[in-house]
Amino acid sequence: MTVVNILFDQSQIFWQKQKMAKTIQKRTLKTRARLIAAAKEIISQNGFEAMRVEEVVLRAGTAKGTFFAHFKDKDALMDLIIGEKINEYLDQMEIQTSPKTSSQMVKTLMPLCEFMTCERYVFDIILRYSGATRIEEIGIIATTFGRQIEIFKIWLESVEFRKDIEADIVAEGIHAFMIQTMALKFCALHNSKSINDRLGPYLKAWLSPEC
Amino acid sequence: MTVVNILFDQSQIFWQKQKMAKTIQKRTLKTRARLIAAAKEIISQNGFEAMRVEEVVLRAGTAKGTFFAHFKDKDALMDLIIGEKINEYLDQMEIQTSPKTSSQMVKTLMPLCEFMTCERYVFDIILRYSGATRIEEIGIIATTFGRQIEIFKIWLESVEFRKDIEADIVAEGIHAFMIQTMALKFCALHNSKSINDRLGPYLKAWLSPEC
DNA sequence: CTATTAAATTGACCATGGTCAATTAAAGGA
DNA sequence: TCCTTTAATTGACCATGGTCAATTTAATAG
Repeated sequence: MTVVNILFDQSQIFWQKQKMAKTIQKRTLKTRARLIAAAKEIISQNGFEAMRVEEVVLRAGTAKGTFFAHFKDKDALMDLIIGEKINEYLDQMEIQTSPKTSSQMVKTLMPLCEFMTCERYVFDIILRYSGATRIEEIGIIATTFGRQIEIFKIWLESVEFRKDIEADIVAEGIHAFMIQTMALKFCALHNSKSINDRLGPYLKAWLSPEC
Repeated sequence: MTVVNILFDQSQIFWQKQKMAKTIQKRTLKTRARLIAAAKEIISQNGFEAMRVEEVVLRAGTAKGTFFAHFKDKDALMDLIIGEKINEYLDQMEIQTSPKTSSQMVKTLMPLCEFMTCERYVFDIILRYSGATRIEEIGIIATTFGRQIEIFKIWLESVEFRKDIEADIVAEGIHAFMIQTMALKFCALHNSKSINDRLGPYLKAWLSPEC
């Protein structure tokens, strides 16, 4: 009530934003943690695709409605869990020394690519969440993509690569080829080549064109 | 029965394929046509996302089960309708003269890109179906992607572009940048640039690098 | 024309994600 | 300690895609 009254004369938009600032009870955090833990448990046992909201709330000992009070929908929780995992891979990438060649780059990217394509379902979620249509919808996965671009830009600083275009474009291109390569992994018509054999030539051609 | 008996001693795999060869009644085609027409009607009135199986079978005058006897699932029908539309755009692209510059190329690609991103839902379906995991699952959209690559390769024949890598790779790259550009159109963080302003620089950098 | 066989259709039923009015529990002031 | 307010939870209920045993209809052999 206090928060509400203090802000009541502010603009509607500001007020909308501040609604988030309502006091959060301790049990909320516990409930949320239980839900996430239950989901992760299911995933570790049966994979991402096998996760069912019914099963999550059963294991967490809550009602179904509680799940949706904590997460907008099932996929929002997937975004959280997958995004967290992606961030772990990015952490690993950051503490390694920057790759100096395109094939080193592929090697460094490999663990992340492997995870992103560990299940068709996971890759679909990643694609869907990599760009959120509205700012409010931006989730963890969307932010990891921005982070990837930043990491690529740092790599590019310490290596000889094409200078005819700005680093942002180069970094975005690396990303585009990563996606393309992973998509083809699932493609029955084109999955004969490994990620390594495909991404390598792409990156070489993109980063060090020999015209 | 005739077909079945004749082939009964063949290998299991061959037999599986030949199951498709069962005699098809005329009414089947009519029913199928009614279902597709009903779906297209809904789509033209309310968009792709608004299509409901219940509504389709209601308009087509069939039972729900009939729908799934004709299409593996709802998305298989979407694949059909969207894929058909993509092919129309590819037809248009083929009868035009090949673009000679990257900006001409963007202009030629624009109508297709606009359609593919006319709805978030449509783009999601296209991404999901662009690579089918199993050969049996390959649908129209998956084949249109192969067709796109072929068209790109023809374009590349009649124009000065980098020769340091094979045409297949170049064509696949065009495709990768198309996807990247369209994905960013839906991204709240990066949708300020138009498709034209983004795809142009990508293609220029990819097709005519100035090292 | 009838019987037989297989194709096509049906609709009751299920699986699962998601909603919301009603209820319960926590937090803070008097 | 009690009261008020609001946060949190609940579970019956809904929406929609999808299944399948039972039934109807078409095709064809005799």
